[in-house]
This record gives sequence, structure tokens and C-alpha cells, in this order.
Amino acid sequence: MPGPELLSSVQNAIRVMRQFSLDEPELGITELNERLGISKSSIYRVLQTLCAEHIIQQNPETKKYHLGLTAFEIGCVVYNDIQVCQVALPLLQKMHLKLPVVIQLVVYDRGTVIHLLKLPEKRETRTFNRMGKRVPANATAAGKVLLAYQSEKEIERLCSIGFKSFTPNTLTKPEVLLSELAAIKENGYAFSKEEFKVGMCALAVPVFDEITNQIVAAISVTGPKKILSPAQIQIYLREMKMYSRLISEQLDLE
Amino acid sequence: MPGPELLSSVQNAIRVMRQFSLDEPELGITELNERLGISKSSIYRVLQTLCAEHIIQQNPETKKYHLGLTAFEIGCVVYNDIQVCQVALPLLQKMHLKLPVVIQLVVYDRGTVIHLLKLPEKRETRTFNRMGKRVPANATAAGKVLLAYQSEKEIERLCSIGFKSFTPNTLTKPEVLLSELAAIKENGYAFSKEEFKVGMCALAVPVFDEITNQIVAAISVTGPKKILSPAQIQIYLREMKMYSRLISEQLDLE
DNA sequence: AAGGGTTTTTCGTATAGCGAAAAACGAAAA
DNA sequence: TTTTCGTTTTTCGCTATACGAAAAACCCTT
Repeated sequence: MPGPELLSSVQNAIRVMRQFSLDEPELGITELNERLGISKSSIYRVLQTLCAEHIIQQNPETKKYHLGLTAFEIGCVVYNDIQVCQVALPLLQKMHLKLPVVIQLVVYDRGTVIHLLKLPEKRETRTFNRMGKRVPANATAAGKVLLAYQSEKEIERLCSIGFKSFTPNTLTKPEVLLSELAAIKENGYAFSKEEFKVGMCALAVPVFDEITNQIVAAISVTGPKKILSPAQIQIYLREMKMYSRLISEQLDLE
Repeated sequence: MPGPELLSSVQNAIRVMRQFSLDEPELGITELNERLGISKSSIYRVLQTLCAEHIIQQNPETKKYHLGLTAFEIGCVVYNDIQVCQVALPLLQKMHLKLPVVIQLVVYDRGTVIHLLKLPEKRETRTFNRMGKRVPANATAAGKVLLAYQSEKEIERLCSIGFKSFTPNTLTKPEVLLSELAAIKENGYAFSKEEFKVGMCALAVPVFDEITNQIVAAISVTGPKKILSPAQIQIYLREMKMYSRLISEQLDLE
């Protein structure tokens, strides 16, 4: 395997783009140089090129750089491509009317999950933020559901890499995780009790594609410990499973 | 001004990324080669590089390429950066409860406007799609509002380039457009009667930053001709102006 | 006015990235 | 099956390109 040679300047450009995050939306050349170890001149040229296309924009005040509207535009194309978002949003909004808790839709991506949608605990609250956030699959209910239905090979691959821990409850031992995944497939849902954030619990169910039988996403409900009492859990699960089925039904209709 | 030299392979990569759209989410090497006039080998190498980072993914069935989750992830960072989205969404949702029509939030970008949010005519409908869509500023109500408050220089620049027409009603003549923009600043709102799509009308008001007094976005209400009767327009405007003010007030609080 | 921190620019060199063309692949037709 | 056509990959030299180091310009802060 020669591995087709990749374009190093494009790789640099991508590495630069990925440095920007919610926590650090603005970065200067020196910071990027330190973080990436790419020479300042290269960083500068990469930024110039990305700026010319408005993938990145420069703040004239601070001289620092941040992601621009073209990046947003491209990201939206992906979002609109992802069929399950389009189908799920109106349905989950309906569910949200009945159960005004934090409802999320997430997909699997190489050992992590990415948030596609997030409905807040109450209407009116600051809402769809954290869309696009990536979290590890082993530490969340939705992640575990998605993991449970991945191929053995993929699961093994992740086990061989190892898992990060976030709270004392995070599942990191492969043997523990594997039996948990088996149980999840058995029950059709996953529960996470403070495995990612202390004090927070979550419940998740899979969403399948009816034709291929592949898992395409997971729906999760998140909240503080007390919200998810055993009695409540049953109520939530009922709704979640129903909406999961509704989404599945609509998935291949178009 | 020598114009700092830009990285051609990065430029190629960007041009490739931008080819993907809602209408053509999947493209092959040959198609990209035809559209961009870049040699197939270069296209191939660019795609390989982007694939390695999951900016683009290859459909193993068709061998064609489409934008990937990393592109979504990056786009979301931008979205979450844009303060006005975060502030406006819950407020516009409230407005939407009172007025269940199509409500949009858009920003200006070099002669065009980009949709940040779109609330559908009714709850439950397929909703936030068309986020990220780019439309010309001269042909929509929101575009005209945003244009009205741009610098003279910018407006002149656009006039010198010229405007595209979409319907018989589209404003393309600079002198007509300029007097329209003056009227918009006078009235504090813009109206578009079938200037972009036949049968469709729209109403838009500006959203300002209270500190800088700069225009940061526009709120628009769109619908078929009959929805926007003169009497209705007054009702809509009242609400729109109120919510615009509410958004402004919250903008710099954080 | 001077200093430390930036961001830009310059410059020579090595190599990365280019295009043309050949090879491999794959689906559909014969 | 074999052939054909339209893809996508790979190969291969050459040249232009993108590289890093270091110098220059800039810009706040003191």
C-alpha cells in the first residue's frame, strides 16, 4: 500500500480550520504556529488563501482569524444532506411538546458521536446550540446505543485503541463495555448514569433505516439524576421508541 | 500591492468543496474535472486529502464523493459563533407562536444574503432547511434592508458590477434600487412584491447592534401575495420591529 | 520614544504538486 | 463469458510551488 500521497498544504489548511472551536473561535498566527508546529509563513499563506474564499475571516481589530460564512455555507449543505435531520426535526419537536426535556439527535462517527439536533428543556430557552458537538461514544447513552449496533470489527478497533474516562462511572474496560452493548441490543435502549458528567443521566434509543436495517442515528433524552426516576424512564422510553419508529417509517419515503 | 501569493492546491480544494450543493450533493472526479477544469489527477489528490480528514466522504457504492461530517462540524462552529443566531432563535420562536408564518433571519455577505434560520409556516412542518442558503441582496426584502444600511462604497461596488434579474419585478437598475434603499431607511422596513419568486412577497426589518449601530441581520416574513394584505402588513411590522428591538437589546449583554 | 509582541514580506532552495497519459477497475452490452 | 466504454487510480518526469528562516513592518503598551 503506497497510500496515495496527500497534499500537504491542503492538510495544513484543514488542520488550521480545525483549530477553531467554540472555546477558541479566534486565533492568531502565533497561536496556530505553536499549536500546529507549522511555520508562521505557512500558516500565514494558508490563512490568506482561506480568507480569499471567506472560509476564514480576519478580525480587523485584533488581526486574529475566525471561521467565516463560507464555512457555514458548506456545513449547511452537509446538514441538509443528512436526511435523518430533516425527517426527525418536526417529529422530535412534536415529542418535545409532550416531554419538554432535553432531546437530542446524534449520529455515529469513528468512535465518537456528533450532535445533529438539540431541543432545550423548555421552549424559549437558548436552543440549537451545541449542534455539531463531538463526544466520545463510550461515555454517553446515545454513544453506547450507536456503538452497540456497529460492526464487530469497528468495536474491536475502538477497544484496541482504548477509551477515555470522564467520571468514575465511565465505561472504559472493554469487557464491561461489551457486555453493556450486548444488554443494550437486548433491551433496545441505553442508560447512562453520570458516565460523562457527574449529576447527569441520559436515555437513548436507536433509529434504524427500515430498508437496510442499519442504525442511522440515536435519540437521547438527558437530564439531572432526579428527572430520570425509574417510573419516568418507562414513560420516556415509550415515547422515544414510538418516535424512533415514526422517523424510520419516513426515512425512505423520499 | 503584490497580493500575497495564495496556495493553489488549497484553492483547488476549496473550489472542489464548493461544488457540492443541495442540488448536487454527490459528484465524481470526471464531473469535477469538467466543472473546474482542474486535471483529474489533481482532483483525485485533493479528494484523497479531504477524505482523509472526513471533510469529504466517498460513497463506496457509486465511487462518487460528497461532503462529510467534519465539514458539518466546522460549519457548526461558525453557527455557534454567530451571536445573533443564539439570541434571535428563542425570540423568533416566540414570535412564531403568535404569527405562524415563514420567519427568517439572514445576514449580509458581499452582495448576497445568507439564511441563518428559517421557521416554517406551521409548527411541525419540515423546518430548518434552507439554512445556509445564499440569495442575491437586490431581489429580496431582507436583502434590500441589509443593503440599505451598508456603506456607500459597498453599494456602489455592487452597482458597478450590476444586478441579476429573477422576475419582471426584480430591481436591477441602480437608480431605482438606490431610491428604494433610501425609502427603506426612511420607513425602517422593506417590502418585496414578487421580486425574487413570482407569487411570493416578503417583509423585512433590520436588526442593529445597539453599541456600534451597525446592522447585523434582518428578520423577514415571507408568504404568498394574499397573506400580505396591507392590513396584515401593519400587524406583522409591529411584531417584527418589536422583536428586532428585543434581539438588539440582548445582543451585547454577554 | 523604545520595547516586546505581533503579523507580513522577502528569498533561495528543495520538493511537492502539477498534467498527460497509462493502467486498473467496473458496470453494462454483446 | 468476452468486449467495450466510462469511470477512477496510478505512474512519471519537470517545473513551478510551497516551504522555513530570518528580516521587515506594524502596533499596542509603557
